Order: sequence, then C-alpha cells, then structure tokens
Amino acid sequence: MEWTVWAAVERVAPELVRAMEHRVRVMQRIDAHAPIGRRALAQAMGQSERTLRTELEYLKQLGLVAASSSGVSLTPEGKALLGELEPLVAEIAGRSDLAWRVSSFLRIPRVIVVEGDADEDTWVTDRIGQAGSDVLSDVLQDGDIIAVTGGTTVAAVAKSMSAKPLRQRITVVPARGTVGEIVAYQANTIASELAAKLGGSSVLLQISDSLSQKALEQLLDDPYIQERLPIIRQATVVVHGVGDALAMARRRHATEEEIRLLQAREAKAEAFGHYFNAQGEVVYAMRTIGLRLDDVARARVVIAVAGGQRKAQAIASVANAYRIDVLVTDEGAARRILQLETPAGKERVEHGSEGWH
Amino acid sequence: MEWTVWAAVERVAPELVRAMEHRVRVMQRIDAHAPIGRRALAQAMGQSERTLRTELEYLKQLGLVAASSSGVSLTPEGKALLGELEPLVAEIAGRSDLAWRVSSFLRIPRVIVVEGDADEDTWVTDRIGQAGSDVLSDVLQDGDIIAVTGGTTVAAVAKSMSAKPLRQRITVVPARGTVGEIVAYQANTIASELAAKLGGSSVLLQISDSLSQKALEQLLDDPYIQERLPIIRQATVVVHGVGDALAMARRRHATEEEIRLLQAREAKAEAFGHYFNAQGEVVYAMRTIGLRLDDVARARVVIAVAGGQRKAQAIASVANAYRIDVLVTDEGAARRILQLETPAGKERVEHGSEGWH
DNA sequence: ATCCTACGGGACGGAAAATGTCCCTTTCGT
DNA sequence: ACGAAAGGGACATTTTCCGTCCCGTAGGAT
Repeated sequence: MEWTVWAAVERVAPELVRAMEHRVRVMQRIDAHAPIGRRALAQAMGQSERTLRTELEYLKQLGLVAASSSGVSLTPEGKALLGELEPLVAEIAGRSDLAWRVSSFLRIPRVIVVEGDADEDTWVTDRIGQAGSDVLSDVLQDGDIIAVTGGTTVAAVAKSMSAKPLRQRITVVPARGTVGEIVAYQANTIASELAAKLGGSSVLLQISDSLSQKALEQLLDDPYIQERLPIIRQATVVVHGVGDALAMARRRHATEEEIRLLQAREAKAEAFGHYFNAQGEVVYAMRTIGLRLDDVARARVVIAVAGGQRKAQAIASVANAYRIDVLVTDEGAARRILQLETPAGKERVEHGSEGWH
Repeated sequence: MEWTVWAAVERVAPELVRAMEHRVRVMQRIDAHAPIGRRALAQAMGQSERTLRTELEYLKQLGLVAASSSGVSLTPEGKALLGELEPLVAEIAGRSDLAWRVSSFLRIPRVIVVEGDADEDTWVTDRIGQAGSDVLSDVLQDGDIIAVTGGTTVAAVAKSMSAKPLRQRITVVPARGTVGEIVAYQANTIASELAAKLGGSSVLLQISDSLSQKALEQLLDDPYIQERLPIIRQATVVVHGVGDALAMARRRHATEEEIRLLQAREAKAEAFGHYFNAQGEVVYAMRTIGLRLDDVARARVVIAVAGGQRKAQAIASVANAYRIDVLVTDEGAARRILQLETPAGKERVEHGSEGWH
C-alpha cells in the first residue's frame, strides 16, 4: 500500500478511515473467536451491543459475516477479504500494540496513539486534538469542572471539539495564568473556546503567570482571585499538555540562572508550574496561581495530550510524577518513549484497553 | 496505490469509500472554481445546500477549505492534499468520464458505473445492486408501482435495499411470469422481497412464462389474471435486467429451432419477452403475460441494471430499443460498450449528470 | 430428559443527528 | 448607492441512531 496516498486519505476523511479501521477490527476479532456471540463481541470491543449490531447487520448484508445459532463468523468471502486487507491490518495492529506497550511502560491505563509525528507534520497535532476531544466527550459528566492548560495541543483539542447542545452543566477553567504571547494558545482562550463548544460556562483568570513574588501575594488577597481560585482547584477533569523543561523555561523568559539550575538538576518536563526530572521528582516549582499538583491528584480524570518525539522524555517524566488516566500521543513520541530506559524499582500495573474511540 | 488493497477496502466499506470519493469531488470542484459560493457549489454537485454546508463545515474544521466573503476556496494545505490524492482523483474522474461517455453513446440520461467487472468478480453484481437501490430510493414517489424482472442483478438491488419505514405507499409487481428454476432470482421472489424492504405491498403473478399458446389464452380470461395484470401494466417505475439473447433463450428451454431463428436474425438482447437485434429492432416476441413494451414506455422511470462485459452488446441493443432513464452498470460492460460500433443515423442528445449517489 | 445459558433477532421509544427553510449582515461589483 | 450573492445563525422537522426489553430457540451441562 502506498502510504503517501493513504496518509492523504486520512487527512481528508479521518472519521471515515477510523470507521473503516473499526470495521476491520471487528472482522479480525470475529475471525479470531468465531463463532462468537454478539454480546461477547460488543464487550470485547468496548462498545454497546446495539451499535455493534448495526455494524454486524451491515457486514451481513455485504456478505462478509454470517450468523448461526452459536454466534457470528466470517464467511469464506470475508476471510479472503481480511487476507487482502493484510497491510491495513498490520498497520492497525501495530498502532494498537504500540499503545498497549506505552500503556504498560508508563503505567497509564488508557493510551491512544495517532499516526505520524507532530515534530514532522504539524497536522498530527490536529489528529491528537481530535482523539483528545473524543476522549473528553467520553468522560464528561454533568457538573464537571474542566481545567485546561495552554499549548498548541490542548488548543487542538478545543478546536476539534464538536459543538454540543447544552445538556450537561460544564464549567471550563484555565489551569493557570497566562503564559506566552500567542493568545490562541493561552489557557484562558482555550477555556473560553471549549466552554463555548460544550455549551458551558468558563471562569477565566486574567493574570500573568510570571509575576513577582510580591505581586502574587497581593493578588491572593484580591476578591477577584479569591472568588475564582477555589473553583479552579476543584477541577474534576484536567486536560493538559506536557512541555519540555528547557523549552518551557525559555518561553517563560526564565533567567539564565534559572535555566542553569534546571539543567543542573536535570529537569526534563514542565507541567502545572512544576519542573520534573526523569524520575518524576519535582526539581523546581514556580510560585504561581492556579491548579496545584494535589488538585490534579484529586481530579476524577487526568488527560495528557502531547505529541512529537521531542516530547517523549517529558511525557515519561510526568507519567512518573503524578497520576495520568489517559494519554493521547502520536507514533513519534510513542516509539521514542519505548526507547527510554525503564524507570527502576517500579513494577508494572494492570491497564485497561487502549480504547477505540 | 496498490489497487488490490483498495479493492478490498471498497468491499469492506463501500459506503465509506463513496463518502470519501464525494468529499474529494467537492474539493476538486472547489479547487477548479475557487472561490465559489456555497449555493452554486451545491447546485453543481446536485445536492441540497444544507448537506453541502455540513460537509464544508467539516472540511473547514479539518483546515482544508477556507471561507471568505466571496466564497469558499481550498487552503494551501487542501491544495497540497488534493495533489497527493492524485491517483484517487484520477480513478474517480476516470469512472465519471466513463459514465459520461456511455451516457452520450447510448443516449441514456443517467449512467452509473461501478468499479470492476461482474463477469470476473461476482461481488461486482452486489455493488451494482447497491447503486441501483440508491437510485430507486431516489426516484420513488408515493403511490408508485414498481415492476421488477428476474435475474441476479435485479435480485441484488432488492437485497441491498435498506429497509424503510412505511411512509410511502408502494406496490411492487413482477414484470412477468416465472423464468428459470432458481427461486431467488425469479421476479416474484424479488418483488416480494423488495416490497417487504420498502414497507409496501406486492402483487404476485404465479404463472410460468413458458406456457403453450392455448394455455396462455385461457389464462387471460382467468379472474386471477384479470385482476392482477392491469396493476402490473400500470407500473410507474420499472427495474429490469438485460439478458444476452442466446443465453436467455437457453435458460428458457427454447427449442433448437427457435435458437436457430434468433441466431439467423442476429438477436442480441432479451428484455420483457422480446428479442432485439443490435439496432434495437424486435426480431422475435414471445407471447407472454406481463409488462409489455408500450407499458414500459409509459412508465415514469425505467431503470436498467446489468454488468459484465458479456452484457455489453445486449445493453447497447436495448438502449436502442426503448427509453431507459437510468443505467447502472460496471466498468467491464461500460468499456466494452464504448468499443461497439456507433449506431448509424442517430445523433447525440443532451444528457444530465451521471449523478453522485 | 431437562434445565439453563447464551445465541440471534424483533420491537419500540427516546435521543441525537441530519436536513429543509428562512432570515440576517456583510461584501463586493456595477 | 444599490443590489446580487456571499457566509453564517436559528429553528422546526424529518430521519437515523441507539438504549432497552423481550422472545423463541439451540446446544451444553446436569
């Protein structure tokens, strides 16, 4: 298969490609377990019985599967077709396996790996955003408070979130004050956009993240802050990007001294105003206003979105630092992560499926 | 592009491939006419403005098209992507062009060409059936009487018709009595199945098509027939297959004498109990009960479904014989048809678009 | 032999998405 | 200055999707 064309197809019609991949997976699973019951299959695929049923009915109409009293199986035709789809199957299985291995390696229950490398193709970030917004829609509950950080990847999540009628009461808040100059990638902007898409409200935090110690303390007494901060810190869902330590430090206009310090302490990642080394230990903390690490620990769901192999080390670091429930990343980062040294003294834990949608 | 895999993909997820092709077409059109208005584009694509709008909104979200005050255009990204999709574009354009040429050649307003050759791959018949059922759904109106003939292709149309809630009052009738032994491909069976799918009723005709002259005349006086025949002959929509003259004669257990006669008169096609030569002239007519040629002429829409290059000559013959509004065929037949000699003394006529769905 | 479980499949109501329809403001070209 | 045509918002309606409950049955275990 000429992957150039295929990659282009994925960009033109990602939902269709995903639907196709799903269908192939269903067929794979049927082939492996045939004959298998509809309900068992649905559970294995992590979807409702009814939706699977629709799919099966269609496949049946195409003459690719047949149902008997003991369950559904592939027809000879379906089997032959699955063989012809080998290259595609390999690709899907490969990415699924990748997700599984990253999940084990980082001890993150749910890992989603999209195709490509964000460092090489900027549009990969969009696909991470799509996958991220799907996950977010999936986990959202009524009354949730979503905290979002800044960054291009989180911005992509908000961008690709489909507008929903306001059925749930959702509040979106920025995890922290403002970092960087590009407004579109600031937490405030993203929170506002996401709230609009979800039909919820947003509580913004119009302060700079790089204030003097003194100014910060003054702010903490301010009614404006005192009113908003508690809401932010009660976030139930956290969607955050992961930054490379030095890159983030420079973006924040850190002093040369600070940068030297971070280098000396081998800081690898930045998140929520904290710098972490490879082992996930906090090596430097900025005194800022916003979501703290212990707030993150209290959140119901913590979603990390980050792609590109340059982010691999940073992702691994934060995975050691605090609980991450869902990681949405790309192939570039995933492969690089697996090349990193295994963190010593940490045993593997159970993990769930990497999840289809 | 490795067409082996692509063909397999088409069989596993034909609707998705079609949707994809449509999207690419939209992009092509935008690229060619940019900037173009939404309404103009919708009209050119033969779909409603609102549905196109949904598509455009999605394409916009993917960053492939951009809207300005003067209309929508492809973004540089979209342009680049369209370039990468070149093989696919060529394929689509090729088939579209094929349909256009067949449409001109046979003077059939609407021609749909699906991929493949029914003589080589039996599943191509299914795809013709799908396309046919789409067309049928498209043209159906309340109160319609659909007459169907027998044959595998028409059976495929009924098979792939999606079940509809009974919103329209539809009657389905067999065009003729019973031909051949395989029940599944008999007009009666097909009519019954189609009626069930459409939530309509069927009026069947339980008589053999190959009766003696005398028996036929007796039947014509029978109340059973007198009640049903007028309904059949009032059909407003006709869906019929096209048969090769000799093949059909043999299937009907024609005598050696008859076959020799057909050969002598250069019969090429059979339809509605009539045999036609290449010029579309009736060279032999069976005296049977059912839909007649002048009934076909009165129908609102006449749809012919037939594939495989062996049917090429037969299709061309019947196209000369009576009015066909829609032809659904495959590449194999289409290419072969264009190699046939142009019927002399017939000028080209205007034709519509080959139609997307 | 008989229970018992899991199978496919029918039916139906409510939720969600798609779509037809109408209107508005803006932006061009004339 | 004006009008045609652009994109986009809003909303009712249609259509599709999906959760849920149920049924008859086949096949394995008891």
